[in-house]
Amino acid sequence: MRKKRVTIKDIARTLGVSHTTVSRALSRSKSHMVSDETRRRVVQVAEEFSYRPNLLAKGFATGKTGTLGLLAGENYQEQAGKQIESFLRAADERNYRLLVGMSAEWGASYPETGQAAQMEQFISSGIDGLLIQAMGDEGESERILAAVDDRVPVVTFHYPARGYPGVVLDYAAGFHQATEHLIALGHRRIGFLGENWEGPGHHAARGRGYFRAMTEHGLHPFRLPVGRQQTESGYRLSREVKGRFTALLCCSDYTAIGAYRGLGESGIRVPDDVAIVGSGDSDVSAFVTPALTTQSTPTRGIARAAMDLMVKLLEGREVGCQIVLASNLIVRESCGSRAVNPTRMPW
Amino acid sequence: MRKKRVTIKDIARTLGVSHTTVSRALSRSKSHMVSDETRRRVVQVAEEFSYRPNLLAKGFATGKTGTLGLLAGENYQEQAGKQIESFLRAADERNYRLLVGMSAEWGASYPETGQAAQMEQFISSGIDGLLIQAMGDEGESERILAAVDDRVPVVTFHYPARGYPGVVLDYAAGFHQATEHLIALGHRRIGFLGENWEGPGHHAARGRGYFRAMTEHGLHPFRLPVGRQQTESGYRLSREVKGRFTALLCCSDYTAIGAYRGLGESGIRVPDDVAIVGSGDSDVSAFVTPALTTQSTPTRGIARAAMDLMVKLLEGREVGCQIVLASNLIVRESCGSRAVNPTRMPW
DNA sequence: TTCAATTTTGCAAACGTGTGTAATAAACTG
DNA sequence: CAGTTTATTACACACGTTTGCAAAATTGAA
Repeated sequence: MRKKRVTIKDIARTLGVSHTTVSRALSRSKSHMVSDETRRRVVQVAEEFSYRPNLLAKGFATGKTGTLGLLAGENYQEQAGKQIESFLRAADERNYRLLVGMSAEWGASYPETGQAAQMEQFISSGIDGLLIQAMGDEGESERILAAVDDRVPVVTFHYPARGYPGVVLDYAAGFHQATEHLIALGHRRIGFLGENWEGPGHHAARGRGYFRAMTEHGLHPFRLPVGRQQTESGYRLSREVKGRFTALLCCSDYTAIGAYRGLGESGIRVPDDVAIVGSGDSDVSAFVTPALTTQSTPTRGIARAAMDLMVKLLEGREVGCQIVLASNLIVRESCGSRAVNPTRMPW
Repeated sequence: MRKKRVTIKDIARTLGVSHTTVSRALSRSKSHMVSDETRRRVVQVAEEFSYRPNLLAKGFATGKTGTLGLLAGENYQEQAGKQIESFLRAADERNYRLLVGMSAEWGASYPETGQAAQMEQFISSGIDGLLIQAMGDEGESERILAAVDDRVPVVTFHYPARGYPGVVLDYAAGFHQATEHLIALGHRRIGFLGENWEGPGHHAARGRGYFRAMTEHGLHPFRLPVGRQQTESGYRLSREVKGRFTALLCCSDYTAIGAYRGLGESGIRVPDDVAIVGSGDSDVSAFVTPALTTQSTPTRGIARAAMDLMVKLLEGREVGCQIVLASNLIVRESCGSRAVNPTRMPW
């Protein structure tokens, strides 16, 4: 048999005052005052009874629960954990709780039970706001709108969703910089392991940065399409590299580590034969051999900025903006310091 | 201006029935019936108005919210994300939502704002149960008891907490097996990178398995103490290996990868000069070079088993048991196939 | 047709907290 | 001291849902 909880009425009864007074004493409300003496006694008894406010009832009464919904994208994979952790921290610092969900992908595979269903559930559970990892998908804004139906404020992160405030990382600029870095080192045949740059999503944004840098220098861009298992994708695709590329840009550190392995098995050395750039600055990237040059992904910064936006929104201030965070290239060893045999292009 | 939500009263009004009837029509309650005709009309209008039940009010009325609290341990670091993801999936499958927290460590560093405070907040928020990643700390059960105060059912995972049902991984057996593996390969000077085996926690459990295997074979166990930054710890400690050990057991894959790097910088080859075993079977472990032999950690299985326990508890069935999951050794390349120079011990 | 049994519906209270309005008590003002 | 302001407290209702109990409607049987 579980314990019955202590309520403000219990406190009121023992003190011979109304529960209203207890409520006001404990919530230091502005409009109505409580004498210091009364407050003192209330606080003392509350302590004594180890009273804990029923946040459910409080939320029910006020319409504010102090809980936010976080929908992380499962396709972000290894990084999702880091991102969730960052949000948990940022939320905790601002005294919010987080109802977390990993959305199945939008679209075909889980049409019903996907992100929309999660949003419904979260909103019904009484969240004050919704943090969504947008994918930059076609029509995503409309789907969010349909599901949220303007019932709670929304902040997106990682990718913009039209009409919603959000925190985005400038993946395009980051990969433009990374590509420039490789070109400056003398590389000409640079391959991109990632999503189609004409498509949506942050992977594609990386691709566009690469594409732009390549074409600006009169170089021919070429893409090797990664799959959902990123490490394994890098491993698999590395077989197609021999003789075609002297440098690879990978959409994640894990893809890069997969490529390390595959290239090693083919006797291709990194960075001597092929230079590699990753993305995400994961914990191991500095410790693999050679240490990985990678595009940083400030998960903490994203979480903090998104939470700040959300807090503003909850305070009633309208924020129509997208905050763009810069992404730096962290140069380590995997690109060496000079280029390798820039022989003829294979096409 | 946000939308006003549709309630059962709105539906009742348009249909000219009482809200009680609407409630019963929608929740198919057993004791009171509703005519098929009425239910049909209620459901239709509910659809039309796109009615969504206020789970907050429902939880307030019934005392059950369908939300569980998950407290993951931050010291588990890189694996925490994987474990949280597994729980999100398992909870979703059973139609529960998850309020997630990353606990600061028990004890000194965050005495007030730590796990206990999180528990309080979660319980106040109206969770039906609490999933706690126990650390196996001294006096942990008492602290949990003090914070939870028997208000909600508790299930622990990763490590047992006395008096609570839980799902534990047999780290000791896993590391016993790993040590035996190394001994069978001819290794005698085997070092352990982890927590003190006399202490609490899952790291220490690994140590005990190692300790037992070593002493059973008349070998001298020796420990190199890891810190919080696991990859960096492995890197740092690898400097102390030269000439002392021919094999290393690491408390995590990341420690192992850090050691790879450090050993490589000292010109020590894996597995030719030193064999290495990791723990966790992280996504990259199969792709580093040499591919890491590691103790598997079935995060999915842990989450599923813990959720099953919780569901049983919520159905009122008493479950006093600890479920012990086995941990297998995944043999890859990092131990080679034979031992190396088993020369004299340095002590 | 009439009474009993059964099915269907409504009323009212409950869950714990916050808050507007009114009432009381206290403290000034002249 | 009467009148006015101000500080403190209480009453009552709201929030959306479930649920025990009673009332009403329907059905079945004699």
